[in-house]
Amino acid sequence: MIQAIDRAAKVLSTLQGARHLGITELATELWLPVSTVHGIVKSLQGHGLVAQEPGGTRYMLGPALLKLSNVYLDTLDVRARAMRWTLELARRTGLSTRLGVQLFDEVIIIHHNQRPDGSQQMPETGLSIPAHASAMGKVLLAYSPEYASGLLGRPLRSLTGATITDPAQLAIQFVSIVSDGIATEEDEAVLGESSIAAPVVDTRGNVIAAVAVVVPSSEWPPDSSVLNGLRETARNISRELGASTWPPRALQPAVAAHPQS
Amino acid sequence: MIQAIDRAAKVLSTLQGARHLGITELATELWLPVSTVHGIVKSLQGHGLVAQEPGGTRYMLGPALLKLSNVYLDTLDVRARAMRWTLELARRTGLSTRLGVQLFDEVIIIHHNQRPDGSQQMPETGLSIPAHASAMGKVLLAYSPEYASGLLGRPLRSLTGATITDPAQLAIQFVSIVSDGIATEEDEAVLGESSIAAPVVDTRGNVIAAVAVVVPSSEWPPDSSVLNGLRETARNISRELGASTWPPRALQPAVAAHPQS
DNA sequence: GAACGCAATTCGATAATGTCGAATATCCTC
DNA sequence: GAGGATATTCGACATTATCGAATTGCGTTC
Repeated sequence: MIQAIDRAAKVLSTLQGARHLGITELATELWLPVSTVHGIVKSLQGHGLVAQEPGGTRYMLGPALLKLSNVYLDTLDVRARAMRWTLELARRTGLSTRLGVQLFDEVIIIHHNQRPDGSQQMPETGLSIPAHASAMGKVLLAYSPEYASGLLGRPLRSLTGATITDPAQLAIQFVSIVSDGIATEEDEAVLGESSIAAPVVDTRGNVIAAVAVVVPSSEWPPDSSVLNGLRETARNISRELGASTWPPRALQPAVAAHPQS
Repeated sequence: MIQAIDRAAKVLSTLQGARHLGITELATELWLPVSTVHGIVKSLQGHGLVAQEPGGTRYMLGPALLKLSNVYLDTLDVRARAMRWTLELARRTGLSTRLGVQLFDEVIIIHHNQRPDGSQQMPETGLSIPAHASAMGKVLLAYSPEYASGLLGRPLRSLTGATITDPAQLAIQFVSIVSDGIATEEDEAVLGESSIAAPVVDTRGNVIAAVAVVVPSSEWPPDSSVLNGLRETARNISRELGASTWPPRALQPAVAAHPQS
C-alpha cells in the first residue's frame, strides 16, 4: 500500500465523516503534521476530489467524485441488467426494491426503485448500510466467508434495538441463508422497515450483488408471493448475467481456495 | 502536487474514460511502468476506490466513489437551499431545471428537477457538460475570468453543429451575460435542447453555482415569464445563501485571486 | 491435455520523492 | 489595531515510492 495514496484516501474518508474540516483539524484527526496534510489536500484539490468550502478556508469533498461515481454506476453490468427486473418486482409487489453490493463492512445501494404508490420518497441509491444490519448484507456475507469471519471478529454496531450484534447468532443465520437463498431482517437497520434479500450470481457462480424488497414492519411477514417474486427476480438477473444455476450451490470462494481441477 | 496522488487521480480519470482496463493497458495509457501502476491500483483498491471487474483480472472504478459522492451532494449548502426553489420553478414553467457547479472545463449538474409532465425522464444529476456549450457553464465562466481565459486558450470541442467554438464569440457573450445576469444556449450541447441560466451568489458576492431551465428548441425562444421565473429563482437562492445583491455586481478582483494551485 | 505466450504480481536495490519542522503569510477575534 | 490561531511556503533529510527483472498465473492454441 503506497503511503501517500493511503493517506489521501484517509483524508477523503475523514472528510466523508466530518463534512467540513480545516487543515489543522484534519491533521489532528489523522495524527499527521499539518504540512503533510496540506500537501495531500492540495494534490486532491488539483483534481477536484476535494474542494475549498466557498468563502471559508476549510475543505470538503469535491465535485469530481460525483462525476466518477456516475461513471461507476454506468459501468456496472449487474445494475444495467437488474434495473428492468427490479422495476417489475416493485410493480408487482407494490414495495420498494433495492440492489446492493458489498463495500467492506457495509452494503451500498446501487439501484433503488420506489414504492409505486406515487408518494414522495427519498432516493436511496448511494446509501450504505452496515452489512450485519441489512438483509442484502447478510446475503453477501453468508456467501463470502472471508469477509464474514473478518466482520464477525470486530464488535458490531447496534442501529436500532433490534440490530443483531451477536456474531454467533449471525453465523447461525448465514447457514440457513445459504441453504435457501433468502435472508431477512426485521427492524434491524431502521425502525419500521424490514426487508428480504436474495443473491445475484454471475457466470462463475460468484455472488456479486443482492436484491431486496423493503417491507413496512407493520406488514411483516410479507405474503409468500413477495418471496416468490423476489426469488424469481434474483434468478432472472442471474440468468441474464450468464449464471447456470440459482440459488448458488455453495460458498464459492472457499471452493476456489481448494482447486481440484 | 504529490506525485503518487497525482498519478492515482490520473488512474481514476483514465478508468473514468475507459470503463474497464488491465494493468498493462493503464500503464500504456499513462506512460508508466506496469509495476508502478500496479502499486497504485492496489492501493486504490484497498480503499474501494477501484475494483476488480468480477471474474476478470481487469479493473474498474470502485463503490467507495458512490458513497463519497453521496456525501458530497449532502454537504453542498447551495444544493439543499436551492432544491425547493428549482422545484417550484419547474412546476411554474412546466420545464426541467438544473443546478450546476464548475468542474474544470465542465459544468457538473448537482441537482435536477424533471419536467412535471409525468413522462419518464433520465435523471441528470451527475452529468457533466463542457462549460462552453452550456448556459450554466457560460454563466460560471463569465464571472470567473481566471477560468475563462484558461479555457478560451485551448481549442474547444464541438458537440453539435451549433456549438460555439470561437473564443472571440464566447468572450462577447460573456460581456452581455455579466451585464444582465442571464446566459443562453441554443442546441449547443444537445440537438433539440436549449437552455437559459442565471448565477447563484453567496454572502461574499462570489458566483458559486448556476441555475438553468431547459427549453425544447421547438419552443424557443421561451416566454418572458420563464425568464422572469429563472431570475427570481436565482435571486431567491442567492438571498437564502446570504447574498445582499443580485445580480452580482461585477468581477470581483478578490475572487479572481482564487486560483487552483 | 500440454505447451506456449501474455498479463498480473512480487521482490529488492536505488535515488528520487514525499515528509516534516520551522518560518512566513493570512485570517479571524477581541 | 493587535494578538492568536490557522493556512501556506520552504528546504534538508531519510523514508518511501519507483522501476527493472524474476515469478506466478491465466487463457488460448494446437
